[in-house]
Amino acid sequence: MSDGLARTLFALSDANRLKIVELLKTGPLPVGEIAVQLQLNQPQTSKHLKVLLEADIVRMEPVANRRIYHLRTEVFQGITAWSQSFEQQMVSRMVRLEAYLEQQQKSVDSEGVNKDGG
Amino acid sequence: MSDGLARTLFALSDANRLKIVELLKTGPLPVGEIAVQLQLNQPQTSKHLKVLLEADIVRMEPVANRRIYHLRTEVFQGITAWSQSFEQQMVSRMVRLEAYLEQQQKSVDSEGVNKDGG
DNA sequence: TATCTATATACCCTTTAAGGAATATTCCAA
DNA sequence: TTGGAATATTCCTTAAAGGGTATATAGATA
Repeated sequence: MSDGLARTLFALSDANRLKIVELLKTGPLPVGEIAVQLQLNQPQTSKHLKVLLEADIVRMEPVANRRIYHLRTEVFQGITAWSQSFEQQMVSRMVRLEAYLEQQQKSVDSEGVNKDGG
Repeated sequence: MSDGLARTLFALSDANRLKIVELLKTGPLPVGEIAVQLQLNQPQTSKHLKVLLEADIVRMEPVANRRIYHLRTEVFQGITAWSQSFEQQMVSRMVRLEAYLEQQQKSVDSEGVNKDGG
């Protein structure tokens, strides 16, 4: 899992590819249109799209002369789930910490009764 | 926004750093402990932690001789929100598409009446 | 102060990434 | 089958990343 995720995150870790992905969020586009809108050279655009393609972040639909690139939604569901697992983990750790501190507090209280208050 | 996000994603796009992050999910740890558990050399571990630190994915707490690294939860909230924005965008595009197709269907139906079925 | 532990940095090496320019490829149309 | 448009691939160059080893630094302790 981590290996595939690393690849996915790597594909998204480049500023230009991030722009491409944001652009495709508005709808599928052919290479040339992406290049124009983002002011990228066509070869660079193709190369970035290849990276995104191999990371399963986009899919390609050939239409006559052109290649239309579509965003794949599944990947983002995976990222969301993964990312959320951290938030949840933090929350449950926090809950455990609170329980622990509460427990500690009780110990201190009862010790105080036995040991005298100073 | 995209720029900072690219840096964040890049920090998470390495297999070893991903492992570190997963490990820290279980709780804060000093460098040496991370290195041992992940079977990494100490210098590599420090270097990876530096990357994570500069991307605000972890924070460092010096305790005597050692440096305890903690996961920061805020970053993941940001990633979650960003990732979810794609899923939502896809959904609303889907809704619009459905509406469009429905509209088209109505046109076809009424044209059918005028144009004859042969 | 000398020393030990824990960690960070520096330096070297190898691999890889990204941009640019040129070229190959694919598909369409005449 | 020739030409043109859209896209992919190749080659080159430069920058940066990641691993390894050695070394510097910070804090604790005798």
